[in-house]
Amino acid sequence: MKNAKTPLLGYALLGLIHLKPQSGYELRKTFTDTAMGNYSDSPGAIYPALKRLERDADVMSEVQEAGGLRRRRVYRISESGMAKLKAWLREPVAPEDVRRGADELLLRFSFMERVLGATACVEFLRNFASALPPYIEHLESFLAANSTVMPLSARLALENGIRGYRSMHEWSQYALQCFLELEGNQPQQRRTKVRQKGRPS
Amino acid sequence: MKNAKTPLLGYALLGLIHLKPQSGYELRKTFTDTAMGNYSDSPGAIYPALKRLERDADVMSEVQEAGGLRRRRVYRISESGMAKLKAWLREPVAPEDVRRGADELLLRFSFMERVLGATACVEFLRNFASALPPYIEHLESFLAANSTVMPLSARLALENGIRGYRSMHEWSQYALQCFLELEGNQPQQRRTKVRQKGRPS
DNA sequence: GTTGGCATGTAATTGGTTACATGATTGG
DNA sequence: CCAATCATGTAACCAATTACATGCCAAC
Repeated sequence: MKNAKTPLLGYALLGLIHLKPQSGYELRKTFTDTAMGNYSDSPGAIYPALKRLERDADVMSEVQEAGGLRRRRVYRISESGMAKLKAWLREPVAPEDVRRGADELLLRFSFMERVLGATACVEFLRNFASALPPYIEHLESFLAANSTVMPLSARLALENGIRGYRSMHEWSQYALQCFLELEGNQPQQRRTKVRQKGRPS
Repeated sequence: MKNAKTPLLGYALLGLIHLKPQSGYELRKTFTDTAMGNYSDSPGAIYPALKRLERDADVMSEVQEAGGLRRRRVYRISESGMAKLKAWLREPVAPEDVRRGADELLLRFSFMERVLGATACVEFLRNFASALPPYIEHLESFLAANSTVMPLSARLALENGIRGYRSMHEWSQYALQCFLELEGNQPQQRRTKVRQKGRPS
């Protein structure tokens, strides 16, 4: 029943386009320049992915004939794109996402504040923080059980993984602190602009 | 001319089979159970990958009709498989491998001791350790330059990445220590398993 | 007058995901 | 007998990699 999963790249693009309308080239540069380096960065991945998003009506594009340079096709997000983005960001923190390296979770988190607001971030961080220890313990007990029969380098590689997860756990506490302070300092302020959506006051 | 790159999964399988001849099912369980969770674990990926390895003569298989259970096809590595594994493990530590998350580097490292010996591990760790700081600094300067215009959650996600790389750097120092101690304690010993060669069956 | 950065695309190949199929054995 | 575990596989679909093609502009 795992239906129609838009691939991660699609969501990454959707999230970035949501932040501000952009061209394929800009998006590509974001991937190469920033820490999102794990994503494709190659035109053969990005342009087709944008086409798919447009085909599914999650984004719309417009060619800008702006001064001098070659025309650029600028994408902006649509209603249905927003809806998909929100649905994706609202998915629960699954243990298997943690096991798979937490890449997707971090990607989701990076877009979360703008799309869902600070309270959603806080909840996410709490779930993330509590999903980590069980997995860390699992890895540690595996290490304890097998360390004598594993080659040193394999053991160390596993230890590196454990350290990485511990670092994530510490980070999640720190991040939670940051958000709680933010909320504490601006208690009256609306954290997102989604208010006008539903209820009158 | 980046030719014929065996996909990572292929190398992961090759490395595991090198450790000991195994069946597809065992390999699959290793992926699900251990920290190598980032790799497929699905039969639709593993069995075809094994077939490819066999087609390329990097592994050979034999059906074992062992007691009671369904027959299992056990794979063992071939000469050419060993050669490919070694060549892969000997590849230099490329900065782009670091940028991509260092997954592949860690996978290589975990097999390295058995295949290339401790000295190769030491060299690898030195290269790895010195490849990290430039990238960490790059991320930090990006953060410094953009932190004011980034949403809090995006900034925190980036900080998580930086922490992860710092953790890897500390780990690499620690791992280096471990290997240097090992070499110090066994100075006469060949670190590659020379004697395993002439093993009396 | 050619290099290099901006900017968009396409085609062939290949590999992974998903879902399904099969079949033997053990235990409740 | 049914479910679970061991164990291997196949087929349809789709996305990513690689490599190539194009074209404009600025600067050296």
